[in-house]
Amino acid sequence: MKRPLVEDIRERIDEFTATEKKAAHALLARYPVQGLGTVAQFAEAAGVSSPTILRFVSRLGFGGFSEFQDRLRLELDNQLNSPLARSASMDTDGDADPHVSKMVENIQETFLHLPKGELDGFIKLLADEKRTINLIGGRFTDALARYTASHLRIVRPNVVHIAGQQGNWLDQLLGIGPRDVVVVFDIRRYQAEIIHFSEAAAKKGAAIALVTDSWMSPIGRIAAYVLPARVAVPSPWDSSLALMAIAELLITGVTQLNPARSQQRMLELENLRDDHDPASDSPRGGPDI
Amino acid sequence: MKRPLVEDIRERIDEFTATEKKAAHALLARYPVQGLGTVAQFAEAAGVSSPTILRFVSRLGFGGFSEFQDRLRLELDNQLNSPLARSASMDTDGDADPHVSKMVENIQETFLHLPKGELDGFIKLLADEKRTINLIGGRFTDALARYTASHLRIVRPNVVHIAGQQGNWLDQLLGIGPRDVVVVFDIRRYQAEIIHFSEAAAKKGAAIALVTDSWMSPIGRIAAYVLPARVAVPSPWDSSLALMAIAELLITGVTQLNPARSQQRMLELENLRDDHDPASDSPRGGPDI
DNA sequence: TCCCGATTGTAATTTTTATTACAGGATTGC
DNA sequence: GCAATCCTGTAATAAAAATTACAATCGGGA
Repeated sequence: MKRPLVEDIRERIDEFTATEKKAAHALLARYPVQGLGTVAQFAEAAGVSSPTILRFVSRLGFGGFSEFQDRLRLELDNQLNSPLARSASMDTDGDADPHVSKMVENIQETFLHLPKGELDGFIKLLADEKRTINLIGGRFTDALARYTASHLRIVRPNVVHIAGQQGNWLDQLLGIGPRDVVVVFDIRRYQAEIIHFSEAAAKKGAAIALVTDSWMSPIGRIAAYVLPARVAVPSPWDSSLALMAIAELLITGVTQLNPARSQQRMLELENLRDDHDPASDSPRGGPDI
Repeated sequence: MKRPLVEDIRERIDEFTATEKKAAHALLARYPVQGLGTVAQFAEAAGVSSPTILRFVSRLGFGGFSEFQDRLRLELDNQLNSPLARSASMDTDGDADPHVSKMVENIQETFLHLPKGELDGFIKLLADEKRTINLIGGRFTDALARYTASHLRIVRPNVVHIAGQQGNWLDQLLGIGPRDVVVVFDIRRYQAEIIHFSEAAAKKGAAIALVTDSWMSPIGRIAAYVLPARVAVPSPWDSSLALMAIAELLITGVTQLNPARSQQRMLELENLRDDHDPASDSPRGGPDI
């Protein structure tokens, strides 16, 4: 089923009758395009009659010609869309936006230099149910904190996104202790408030896990785990894309570290959702904080 | 005639009607395989009716659907049998995390298929100071709305992130009219609330601009601009990374469409910031809503 | 050489598919 | 706010395609 059809044909070529072999060769000579036209075209190209083509595809195990074509299209789709067969058609899109290529480069570079142990430790920390996860971010990166929180909240309990007015932060700080984890998203310029919060949390015994733009964030000194990402793009702004890539990897990591729990929680949530009138449903993942 | 059909389509995308664009995008997203099946399959994938597909290929200059398919097959044949097609798949990853390579691939694919005109129009819309920009997102994508808002808010006035309790949305809806733009981040499953909000806003005359995971979001029907992104990754979750890449491109685009204004506003904000005690600074870009 | 089974093409049949006519609906311009 | 125009989908129609039945043909073994 998964094996390319070409191999199958090559291998079984001797099972075919003489005219069927002609069909096979015609197909192989112009694979897979030859099979994507009509039966008549195929037949003509192979120098045989239509029924022979039909018998050929039937012998290959297909229930009909269109079934055979579906298979060809599927293979073609996979081939064209996955293994960067792009370089062949690179001539067309050689004018890729420099901003886009920089973003891609950033992500690749980021993960090239990302210490695997650091990432795994980070994930384990986040997956520990006995701990409370607090997420906080800066002016722009707060969105990442929220994004991460909205996922983590689904696969595990005790996830808190620290957002809104600064006054609230202090309230949160009160409850933070050695069983807490504070995940900080912080890029330059490192905001004083975030630094203060992190330092205070660290002082109360919380584990700090930092996702940042370099090793220079002052929070790095007190963090148990640091994941640095590239942020430079040809723009007045920094790009948080690589940070988000890290966030998604964390989310997936935590989800898959305990698939059973994750799945069960996702299911339960699903049911809860269905029990409610969809329109009057609680808005998007519950209240912040 | 010798030029790849893809280019032709990309370039002439604006000549097409709304549903024809859907067809074009469906084709580009799965080029050329999408065009090699039956009209009905194509229509279904694009979410339009068969005659629309026929009109689409007719507008491209073909005398009929099979003529169109002949062309696709011809191109495909040339492409697959060219010597260039063999030297693929070396440039990137290698032993990288499959999740990471898929994310990178998603971004590349997303921008490969992103219609330039659509993007430019989107940016112009966002840069228009006379309009109010409202941003809204779903359970997970709300973070992107926030992220975009926090940047746009700096380079231009009248940026509103519609967040929080659903009740607030309605309040926002009251003020929305023909001078408003509603930017919607929406991936499956398309939340009913978001759809309702968008429809209501559209009914009041607002221009809808959509960033989504495919052309299937129901909001696509009423949107003036649609930017689709790839979201599939080897994870139980969808990846919003490509959506964010789009968001960053939008942000940069708007910023650079009027560099003088942007710079001045950034400067002014800087000064405001400095005038305050950094610690008691207003928290992160002011209140939402 | 003749016979029998397998193979192949012709032509009829049936199913699928493209195409077209038309009417409801949306949109644009006045 | 109205009319005219342009889109768009439904449903009927025409065209083309796949499929099947069957007869002609071929090839090897008595």
